[in-house]
This record gives sequence, structure tokens and C-alpha cells, in this order.
Amino acid sequence: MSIHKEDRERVAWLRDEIDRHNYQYYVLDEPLVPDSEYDRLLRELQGLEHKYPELITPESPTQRVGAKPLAAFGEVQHRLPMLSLDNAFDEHELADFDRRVRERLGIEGEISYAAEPKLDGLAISLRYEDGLLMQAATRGDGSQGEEVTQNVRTIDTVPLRLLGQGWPRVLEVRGEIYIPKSGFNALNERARKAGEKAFANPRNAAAGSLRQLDPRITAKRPLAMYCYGFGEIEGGPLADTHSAAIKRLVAWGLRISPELQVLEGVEACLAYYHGIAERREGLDYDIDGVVFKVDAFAQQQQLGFVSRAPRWAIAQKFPAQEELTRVEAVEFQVGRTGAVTPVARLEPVFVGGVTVSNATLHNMDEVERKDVRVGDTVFVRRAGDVIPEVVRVIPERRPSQTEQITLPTSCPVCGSEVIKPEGEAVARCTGGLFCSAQRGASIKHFASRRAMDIEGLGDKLVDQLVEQGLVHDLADIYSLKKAQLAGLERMAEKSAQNLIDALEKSKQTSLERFLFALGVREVGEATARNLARHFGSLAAIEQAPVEELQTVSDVGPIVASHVAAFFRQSHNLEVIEKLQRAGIQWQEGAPVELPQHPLAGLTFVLTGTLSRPRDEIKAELLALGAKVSGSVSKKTSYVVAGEAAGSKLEKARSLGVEILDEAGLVQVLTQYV
DNA sequence: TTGCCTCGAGATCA
DNA sequence: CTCGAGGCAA
Repeated sequence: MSIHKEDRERVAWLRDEIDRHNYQYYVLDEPLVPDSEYDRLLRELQGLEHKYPELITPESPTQRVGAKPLAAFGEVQHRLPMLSLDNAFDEHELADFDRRVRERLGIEGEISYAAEPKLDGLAISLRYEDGLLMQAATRGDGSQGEEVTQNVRTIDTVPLRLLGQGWPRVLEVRGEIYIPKSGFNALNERARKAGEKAFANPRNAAAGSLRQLDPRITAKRPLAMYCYGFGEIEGGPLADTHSAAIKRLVAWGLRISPELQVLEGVEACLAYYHGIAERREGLDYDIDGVVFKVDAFAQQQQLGFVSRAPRWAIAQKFPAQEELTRVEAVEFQVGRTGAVTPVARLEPVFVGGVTVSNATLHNMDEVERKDVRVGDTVFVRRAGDVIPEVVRVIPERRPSQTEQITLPTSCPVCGSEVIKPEGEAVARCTGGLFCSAQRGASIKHFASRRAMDIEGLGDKLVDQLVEQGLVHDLADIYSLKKAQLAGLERMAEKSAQNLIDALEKSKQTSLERFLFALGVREVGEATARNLARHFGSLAAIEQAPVEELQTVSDVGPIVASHVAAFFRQSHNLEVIEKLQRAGIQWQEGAPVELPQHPLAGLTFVLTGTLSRPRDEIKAELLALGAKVSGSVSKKTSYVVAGEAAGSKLEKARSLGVEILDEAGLVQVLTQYV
């Protein structure tokens, strides 16, 4: 069927018109027409597209909701990493941040900061190519996230095509996806009426909505987005300042925070923070603080990054919400290494969007400092937004006749002696593998994904295996028979076979995984990898003297002694042998020469009065493979400036060479070494 | 640490 | 229908 010219033109006109109304409504918050008129346009477009399916394009406003559920989310490599922000928890820390920024930039006057509220949602990266939304990805670990394009397309406030003109061919925009409070309440109201479970808080509802495989469900969730930053942009930045660049997004149909402001100096930032804090309740979205960014891109570039966070931005967080509750009990948990940790069992209380019923007390020093007792009324908060924490006891509300919490002399699980070495905070059960708690925890660790990755061997199953005495040491899991498993809960034929298969599959592994899985104290994934690479074979590690172990990067005297002690214990060696007899194997390689000179290629210049003799610092740098020069040139990597530094500092500034104070030097060293 | 989603499979009931 | 496990996000 041929398409009438006027229909084709009408379709194009309708799309422009609908996109324009969306823009007015969502971005500018100034609708031009009543909803009924908007609906009429949309229906007319749907009618025409129904008549001429060949006119349908992915960016048509009728095409937000894809028809088919996904099988799984794909992975996305971020071209520019999605970083996290440093936090400031009080005015003091914010002032420190401002001072550091000015010092690094060598500016006496006030810095311009772009400020906006920090939304409590989840971070997202949108990629537009030739003006069309091609990809939306979650943050993930910062360098690799999940592709959730199908779901993000359903969000009304995210344009499928950029409006206007002048956008770069490739534009990555970053922002926060969230659910407005009003939408959240309506959503939960609906869920309650339908007899479904309500969401605990808007953030989790938003995160859950984005993880739906079926975009039709996502489309029913009232998600929204504000843009606050950038990823890759073809042709470079959109303006000289962050605020100007962000404001350009508006013309292209992207939504930005109406609260965005440029402020001069730290005093203005503080005032802004207090202003937002006062209006917090009235805003239609949850926020957990305010973000300040150095506005000028040139200054941002000069400031650079520290590991995973930019030096040019900070999040000033609101004080964590605190609630009162009662301590029902203090129990002692025994971990994989035997560490005995006091945990407060609390009367469940809703704090910061979740129900908290447990809070670790870390160690006895902490218990004594806070003097927490059973029956106490305490303030609880979520520290750093995540970990529940007992803030303090309200002594006036302590019931009479309470007792101080004391460290048990014997392990609550196995009864072995508990020892707290002088000067150490952590107490330990001496039961070793005799202790079922340690046994269980070490098996769980062994089976975990980053270790041996034995699918199906989860917490509940391990608890059962240990409880029933089917497993005594790590190696025993490989001699489990289907018949033995059959007696356990939720373990019928199929599950048992799956587990046996998973065990079999895990036998092919790598030295680093195996080393990590063994659970040697202080040996995490990174250290296991370093050891494996350095020595190449298990035998070499087993026999290595402490001095040799210490030559491995990241291994100091403490880690080295733990490693050596582990391999001196005969029962550990027996378990390893048993595991190998069970069929665990890996490729043993030749030891890899690790670069002995982590600072190779860097040139330092020392100037001014430093806290130690210059020769001493110089020797250290040389030992790490760096060059130390007497004069500053373009090739100088860093100038380390102490008190009363003179012309060399001047020269460094004029050449744009990075300048470090001693603290900065330590940071750089930890970065490279 | 908690909450959410998804999947597979066991448990339960008609 | 319910549970356990796994994965993700803050």
C-alpha cells in the first residue's frame, strides 16, 4: 500500500508535536495543552502507525514500551568510568574540601561551585548517538554496568531523540533515576489495594523497577530522571563550565534539577545546604544531601582524581536519620577466622528506609565505649547509608539491674577458649576447624562465587551439612554422595545432582582462586592473585620463607606471617592434599616477573622543608624506581613541596606540573605501589 | 546490611 | 505457592 504524502507528513508533525508537549510538560513543567489534547494526538499517531506500520521508528513516542521481555541484561563497558563522590558530613569537612581545592589550584579567592541536591535514586548513563537514545546502563562497578535500555526507554522524562540542534554526535549523559514521593505513595496504594506487598522505600522501588526483564512492568512505575553529569562527548565538553554544559541539556529535552545553582565560595555553599535542608520535606523526591562541583572544567581537569572519586566534587550529606529502639540481646558471632564479634539484636525499627533489627558492635572496645547493655534504649542509624550502627545509649532509660556485657571466656558455638591478645581489638575462638561456626563460614567462603564458585552451595545448605556432621573440613564437600544429600531439606533428586555437577565443575580452577578460597587470614582476592603470579605454584608458596613472601606487592610483614603460619600447620597441608586428591587442579605457571619498580618512568622534584631529610625521601623514591631530579622541567611528573618552597614551586605552577604536599605524596605512592 | 528481582525446584493442594 | 540461591544497588 502506498502512503499518502499528507499522512506521512502528518505522522512527522504529530511526533514533533507530541515530543514538544512532552518537553513542555516534563522538562519545563509548563504544559501547553490539557492532557486530553495530548492523548488525542497520541491516539491519532497510533492510528496512523497502525495503518502504515512501515512508518514506525524506534524513537516514535508510541514506541517507549518494547513488546518482549528480555532473557537477561547485557553488559556495558563505560567509556568513561562512573565515579563515586567523596562525602562531607559536617561544615568542617566541607571547609576542608574547599581549602584543598584552593590550595591545589593556587587560588586565594573564592571558587565557583555548581550545587544541586543529591537525589536518592540510582545512577544511570544514557548514550545518545546522532540524537537518538541508543543505550542506558547502570553504574555497576563503575567501569562495567548493566544494559537497561529497554526499561529506561519507558521513562517519560527521558527523551528517545534529542530535540533542537547543536548536540554532539555522541553524547553520554549521566544522572539519577528515581521515583517521586507522590508517585511512590500512589504506587504503594495501588499495590495495597491489589493485595500485593508495598515497597519499602522509593529508592528500592526505583532500583527494582529498572531490573525488570519485562519493560511493560517498568512502564507502569512512575520513574523519573534528572541529569547531572557527562560521560563521553564527541568533540569535547559542551561549555567552559559544568553549569553551562548542564543547562545546554535542557534545550535538547533532557531534564535537569531546578535547584541547580552556581555559588561563589564555601560560605554560599553552606547557606545553600541549609536552605535545601529546610525545604527537604517539601521536595517531591528523596535526597540525602547536596553535591558541590568545581564549576570550571579547566579547574576540574587541574584537580584530577583520587582513585575512584574526583577531587573537584563533594557530597555534603545530611546527618543520618536516627531512631530509638531497644536492645533485646547482645550475641556473639563467630566468623571464618574465629573472630568473636558482638552483635546487638534490636527491636525492629524503621530507619532510613529499611527495617533494622541487627547492628554489629564490632568489638569489645566499642561495647565498652558505648556501654551498651541488654534492655537499653539506644539511638540507631545507618552509617554511610548502609551499615546499621548503635549511636549511643540513653542512660536515663536504662532499666535497673542491668549487667555489663562481657566477652565470653569460651566460644558460644564450640566451647573452646576465647582469647583476646593484648593490644588487639579482636577476640578469637581458638577452636579452629573444631568449631562448627568456623567450619561453616570457611566452607561458605570456599564455595563463594569469587572463590571456587560452587553454584547451589549456599548458606542454608552449608549449615545443614555442618549440623548433620556430613562435612568436617573443606575437602569433605567433594566426597558428598547423592544419597547423603537426599536427607536434607529442599534437596531432592534434581537439586542433589545439580550440586554434584557444580562440585565437579569447580575442580578445574586457578591457583589464585584456590589460594583465595583457602581463606588464609589477610589474603583476599588481590593478594591471592599477587601471590599466585609471583610464585607460580602452590609448592613455591608453601615453602617460601617470610622474607620472600614480603617481596610480593601488597604483602607486608603481617600478611607474610599469616601466610607462612597457615602453611606451617599440618592440618592445613592435609586438607590441601585431600582437595588435590579429590581432583582439584589448575595450571601451574612459571613465576611472573612483577615489575619491581612501580614508579618507573616518573620523575620527582623535592623542594622546601619536608618532615624528614630530603635524602631519606629521595632514597625511598629511587628504591621504587622513580627518578629524583634537582630542577623542574616539563618532564617532571610531580613536585613535592614542603614548607617555604620557593622558585621550584613557582616554576612547577607555571609549567602546570602537579604539586604535592607530603600527604599528597603518600597518596600518590599508595596509588602506584 | 537490607530490599528487590529472577530463576529453579521442592512442597502442597485440588 | 513458597523457598533458597544468586545478583545488584546503595
